[in-house]
Formats: sequence, C-alpha cells, structure tokens
Amino acid sequence: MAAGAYATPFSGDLPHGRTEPAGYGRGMHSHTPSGGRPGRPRNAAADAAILAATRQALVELGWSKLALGDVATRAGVAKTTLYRRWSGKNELVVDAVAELFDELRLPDRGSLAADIEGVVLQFAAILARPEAKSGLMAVVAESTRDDALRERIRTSIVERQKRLVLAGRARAQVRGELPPETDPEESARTVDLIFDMVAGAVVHRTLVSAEPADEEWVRSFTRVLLLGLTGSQQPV
Amino acid sequence: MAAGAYATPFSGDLPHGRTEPAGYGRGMHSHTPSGGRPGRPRNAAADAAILAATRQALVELGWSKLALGDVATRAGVAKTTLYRRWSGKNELVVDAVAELFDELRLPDRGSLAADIEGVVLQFAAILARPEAKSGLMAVVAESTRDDALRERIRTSIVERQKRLVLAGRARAQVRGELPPETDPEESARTVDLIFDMVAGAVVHRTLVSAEPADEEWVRSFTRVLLLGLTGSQQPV
DNA sequence: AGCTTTCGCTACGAGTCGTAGCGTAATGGC
DNA sequence: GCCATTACGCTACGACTCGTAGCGAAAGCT
Repeated sequence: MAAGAYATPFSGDLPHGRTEPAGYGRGMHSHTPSGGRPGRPRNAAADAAILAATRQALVELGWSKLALGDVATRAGVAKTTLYRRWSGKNELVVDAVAELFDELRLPDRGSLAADIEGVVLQFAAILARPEAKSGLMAVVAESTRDDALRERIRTSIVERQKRLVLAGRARAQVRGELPPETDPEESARTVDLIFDMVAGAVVHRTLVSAEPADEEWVRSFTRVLLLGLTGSQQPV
Repeated sequence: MAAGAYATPFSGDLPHGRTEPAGYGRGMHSHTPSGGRPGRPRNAAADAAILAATRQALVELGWSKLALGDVATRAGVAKTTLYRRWSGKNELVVDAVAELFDELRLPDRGSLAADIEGVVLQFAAILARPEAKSGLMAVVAESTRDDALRERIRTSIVERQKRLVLAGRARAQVRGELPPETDPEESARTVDLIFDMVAGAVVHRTLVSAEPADEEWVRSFTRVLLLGLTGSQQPV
C-alpha cells in the first residue's frame, strides 16, 4: 500500500488525507526505511517536529488562528514540506491530537469500578490540556462535512482506544464481576454504547459545562454507568 | 443595561460578544421597542434574516468555508450591518444554532423512561441536521480559548435546555417514579450529571461515531441511564 | 557517474477579514 | 417642519492566510 501513492509529489491531485510519509509510526512500515525506493529519503525527525509544533501552536493560538506557515517555521521546515506530507490543517491536527491519547493505560485497581474510574480520570486529564480541547473539537466539527476526515478520526482515535473498554471488560470477566458475553453482536453494540457514554460525558463535562471532571464527578459518573450496566450496586 | 453599550457604533472597541441589537428575543426587551432612544431603529427583521442565512450557509458550506460577507448577501443586508450586530463568526453561529434547540419539548408519554426517550430522540433529530452539527461543535471548539464565548454557549443553549431535565424529574416525582429530592445541592449536581451524560452521549454517537441515534440506540441508552439512576429495573 | 526524490526558498493569485468613510434613510423631540 | 441621532448600504482598503508553482541544491540508491 505504500509505494505509488506519493510517487508524484507535484501531481497536484491530493484531494484529502495524508500523503503517507515514509515510515510513519501509526501503521507499520512495510519494509526497511531505506528499502526499495530510490531518491533522498524523507527526514523522519521532521514528522515528529511538525506534530509537536502543531500541538504547541494549538496551545498558544488555538485552532482558528493556527497558521500552517507558522507551524512550519516552528518545526524548522519549509511550508512546502509540510504540505507535501499533509493535505491540510484538518489532517495535520488529527494526527497531532491522536498521539495524545496513546498515553492512556488501563490500570489494575482491583475492581471494575476502580478500573473505570482510573481510565476516565486519565481521559479527563488529557482532555483538560488545551491542545487536546481546541484541536479535537475543531476536527470533529470539520468531519461533519468530510467523510474521509471522519474516518481518519474514527480509526486514529476512537477505534484505537476502544481497546481500553475491551480490556476492562475482559479483566472484569476474569474477576467474575461481569458474565461472559454470549451474543457477539450484542456485545459489540454494548461496547459502542459504553464508549459513547464515557467519551461523550467527559467531553461534555470538560468542554461544554466547563467544569473539571475531578475525582468526585468521576465517582458519581462511574456509579451511574456501572449500576446501569450491571443492574446491581457495586462497592466502590 | 441597554442604553449606552452601543451608543457609539464607530467607537471601534467591540471586543467580543454581541452588540445587543434592539429587541432581540432571547432576553426580554427592557422597555418598548421604540422607547427612549432617538434615531432610526434597527430593522428587526434583519436579525431573523441573518440568523436564517447563517444556518443555510452552514448547511451548504460548513463552518470553515462560511464567510460573513456571503451570509450578509444571503440575508440581503450589507456586511457592515452584520458586523454592527455581531462581533464575529463565533457569536453569530452560537445565536443561529441556539434557536434550533428551542424546538425541544418534553412530551408526556406516561412514564419517565418513555419521556426521556422522547426528548433524547428529539435532541438526536436536531443534532442530525447539518447546520447544528458543524456549527455547534465549531463554536464549542472555539470556546476553549474564549471565556466569553463559552459563557454565551452555556447560557444560550445548555442552561436554557436544562429545563427539560427539571421538568422531567418533577413529572416523575408526581408520578411517584422518583423520590422527592432532599439535598438541593446534591440535586443540582445530579441534574448536571444527567445533562452531561445525555447530551454528551448523543453528541458523541452522532458526530464522532457517526452512527444514527435511532430508536433502538436511544432505548438501550435510556435503559442504562435510568437503571443507573434509580437502581431498579423500569418497564420500557 | 546518473537517476530519483526530498528539501528550502521565493513568489504568486485568490480569497477572507474587519474597519473606515461617505451619503442617505428613518425615527423622535422641539 | 426642522434638527439631532441612529441605522443602513456601499465602496474601498491593508493585512493576512491559503495552497501551489518553480527553481536550485542536497541526499540517498544502483
């Protein structure tokens, strides 16, 4: 899937989506970094520098005043280089924000309720950072009119972090806190519902209500969610 | 609070927020529309025309390509007139979107669960409209860096629609489905939590997961929410 | 060597932003 | 009926960003 997609940098037909740089970390690089293709290889460090510069600019300027020329300057690359790797502001910010959520871990706190609280608190902490707030909501807004962008968000962020729900449920099943699932389709729907409820509530609390998703709130939220899912009171 | 704030249209110091047009419907007009102030009164119809044109432009162009000059042309007013009433794109879109949510009603469907389902379905229907999607998320994104804008969103949309939660709970208490609240502070926190969960989940389902919040999903969601809140199974 | 691709740089047309300045229209007060 | 006051439409403007084109040079491979 790699070679060919970016064979003609001056072809001028980059409708949307990323211009697939060599050896980008999100997927796996198909072969050795200096493998096959002739010509000067891309500066791999520039990718990280651009994404870091994007986050920094998001913090200082926010989405609307973020200028790609400025990002390029911060990253120490030419503006044209940035456009050779990303097709525009939207795609760039999605990648810059997606990296933030890879920090999420599922801690083993002994019980399902405590595990959920731990993850939700981490999620809230990331969302409290200014680069996540302004960037994430802005690209979600844009994605309502751009199917490719929405798909990029889904795969890079949402589906990617659903691992947490799956791992949490599996661990709870081992503990005997949840019954093993029977219908796999019903099970998938439940995972989706949980993810929408958790991510949605935290986002709304943090960004719209503009109140901190602190421990007290997370405990209340987890209690309602868990009680709604299991139908029986859990010790917190 | 009215007179004086906009006494000098060419003063050039409109930092943020709306320029308080005469007789705007969201608040109450303090006195008679042609009361006191001398001079030519504002064209009241222009306000509605501008907001309608904004929504139409949101549908056709989306947030990022929405140009205020274009909106003015659609509304049949000069661009300067638009800037005399709103300080920028953000404030304009908040007002344009806020009107959409005033359509929400709390239907009497006989049970708390059914009432919630009815409201959530209405909410989902509004959020499915393109002008709501792109506009709402964009201003929320911008509000992360603009306290005045966030406050405008909170009062014009969020607090305004909390009436639904309050009315639904009151009705359920009359029916005996919910106990009367004791601690008013605890009660307020619960209302906030419910609103964050409902609005957040529907928004996430609709915009991020990009799946329809249809009857089946709403039923599942309502069941979890209500079970989590009451701790006992309700007949659906 | 020669080929190929990337990089930095400059320059450019197109488009939007938000405001200034003007003449004119529509009120109410005297 | 005249005047002060405010709103309106229009044109024009500088400042800025966007995204691309074109060039020469650098950096890898065979």
